[in-house]
Amino acid sequence: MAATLRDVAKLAGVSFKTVSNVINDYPHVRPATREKVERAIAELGYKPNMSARSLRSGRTDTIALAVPELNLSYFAELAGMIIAAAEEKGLVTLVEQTGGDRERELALLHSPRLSMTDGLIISPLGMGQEDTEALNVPFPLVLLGERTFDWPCDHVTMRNEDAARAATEYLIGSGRRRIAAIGENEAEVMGSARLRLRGYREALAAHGIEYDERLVVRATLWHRADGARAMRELLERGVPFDAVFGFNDTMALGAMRVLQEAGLRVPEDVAVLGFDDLDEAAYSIPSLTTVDPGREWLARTAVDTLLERIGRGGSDLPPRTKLADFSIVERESAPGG
Amino acid sequence: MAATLRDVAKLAGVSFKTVSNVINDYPHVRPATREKVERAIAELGYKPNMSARSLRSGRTDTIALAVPELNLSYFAELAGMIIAAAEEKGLVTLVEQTGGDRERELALLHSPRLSMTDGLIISPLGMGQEDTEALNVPFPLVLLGERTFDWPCDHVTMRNEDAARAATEYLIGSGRRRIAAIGENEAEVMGSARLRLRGYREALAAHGIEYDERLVVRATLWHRADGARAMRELLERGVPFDAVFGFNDTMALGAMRVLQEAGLRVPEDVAVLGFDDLDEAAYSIPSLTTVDPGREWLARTAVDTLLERIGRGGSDLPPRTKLADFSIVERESAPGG
DNA sequence: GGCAAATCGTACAACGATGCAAACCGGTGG
DNA sequence: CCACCGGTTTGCATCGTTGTACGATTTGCC
Repeated sequence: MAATLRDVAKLAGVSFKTVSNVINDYPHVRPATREKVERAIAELGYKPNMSARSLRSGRTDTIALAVPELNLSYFAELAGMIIAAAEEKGLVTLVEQTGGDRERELALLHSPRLSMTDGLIISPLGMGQEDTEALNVPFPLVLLGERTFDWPCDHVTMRNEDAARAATEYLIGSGRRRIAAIGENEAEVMGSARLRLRGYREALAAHGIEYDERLVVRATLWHRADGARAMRELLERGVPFDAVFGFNDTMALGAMRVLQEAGLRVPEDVAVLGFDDLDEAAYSIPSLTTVDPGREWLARTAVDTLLERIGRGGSDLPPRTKLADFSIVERESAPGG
Repeated sequence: MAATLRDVAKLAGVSFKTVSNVINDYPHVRPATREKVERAIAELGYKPNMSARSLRSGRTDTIALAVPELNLSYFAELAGMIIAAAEEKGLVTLVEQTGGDRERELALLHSPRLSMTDGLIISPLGMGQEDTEALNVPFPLVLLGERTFDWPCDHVTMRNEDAARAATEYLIGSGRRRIAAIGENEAEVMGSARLRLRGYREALAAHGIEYDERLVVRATLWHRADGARAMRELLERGVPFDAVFGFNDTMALGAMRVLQEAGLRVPEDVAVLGFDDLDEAAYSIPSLTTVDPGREWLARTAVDTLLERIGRGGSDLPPRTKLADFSIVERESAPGG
């Protein structure tokens, strides 16, 4: 069996409480004692039992992260950033995949598993306004993501609407007028689909371009195949267009492939613009102009916000909403105007 | 504060151990009692304290997974599969990123954090044969990945050499004779780079094609940019070639992009074949022919193997090596012969 | 109705750590 | 010479749960 405090204490010739004091950097320990204890720790290869420590102290130094799926590049990269940010703060991260499924998201919020963690960062997809009550949980919770409900907990999010408006204006600024949008999804009442669509419409309106719903294609899952399918549908409609705004990079890349298969040149015939700034966007052919929603900032801020909640007095803080800054990353698929 | 066993017991009018018995499906509990207790549990929203349970029972129902980085698609997809496989078995997964760094891999093996888990699945990149001793750890450990050292612990891996040979033979079978290889890395003594190179050479030899080292390009990180850089280098060398075998999909995709930029047609002028079968490979232009190394099987088997170790008697099992079956996924970038 | 056997519930002791408060220690000041 | 002091160390209770051992109760059966 692994060594315990008592084993170390016996070897060092002190009480086990003194060993505990050394480990926890209790200030009043004589240097000689400390050294003696540390030698014993090294000799036995002692490692504190985290379960016992958690039970007693109430802290686990572990956070939970719930994302839809890791094989969606956006969430994989986001998860990587969050795990790294957490690690910098001395936390480890437990990862759950919800599949974007409302039931599983709700179940997670009530999972006894969370008592092994100090808090949860969740990027919900399936939950809606009707689930507000479920967010009233007795542990630190940070919502991460694209929605802007009036929810009773901390919320770190991106400027979906502003960014989508800016992206559309970027396309308009480069001379495009018939701009298609891929990814609309009326089922998501206030999700990013709705918000990005709204930004898109605002930009059109601001420039006196009439909204044409034949240029808007629905896509629920936002996988690459959905982008491809949407583009095929768009081409079949026979409505002319000179630009495509994909509501995420993955769909934009799928759409771009179909465009090229159809013999259309990007960006000469059709400009393509995405959203997310995945690693991949820099390496497609042509490379993808996209919106960087500030993911690195989102990741760090989500962790910091959760830590504020975890710390003393954290539960007294009012719910906060933090917004990331975005930027448009110009690449080949949609050169600036 | 959250409710405890005692609170439930008080409400249900039984002793707290009886509540524990109900929760743990202890057989001898009268249905009436059970129901009474369950009602109390529901009313209080009681959830067992996992730290206390772990401390007492010694099991955490948590495993740790260490991969280099989640923003490498290969590892993101693999991690997603492992987390899903673990969840099916009732385990949650703690994810660590090592960056492929030897020091961090070794540090992880000694981390006190692991006492919060029942075992570790690690996909090592930086460690080498000289670190065998470090793998002699007092907890269940499964090595996942591409190396085939003679290591003293369970090892779930793929047929790197066979698969690379088969991939090369596939290209030869389709009529290619001057086949370039991207991803060689002599620093990795027995890593997948070396093994895949070996398989490549065996296939050439078996078909009487002379090995030409000018067709082999080095790449250490296997990112997309490395594939692109390698392809530029290859083109600069001016040595003719009619096929490229990328040692992973990401590099193959980067290389394919450079080929196309240079005006070469894929697959007419140059066939491209990758390794990994990432989701992405199905959606590139052209779609990428690649080796499926059996990742789904690897993920499930890694979890199952770890569970066998965790279970009773697990520490008596001898070290085992399990090999996944591979297959070649034919797509557009390299049609069959 | 009575006795043994099955069943059900309870008390107590861990698991390994931390928080609190009390005990110890040598040195100082009165 | 003793009370007192800061710094240092220790003992004890405790976190919430499960395992063991054992009483208590019901049940089955003659």
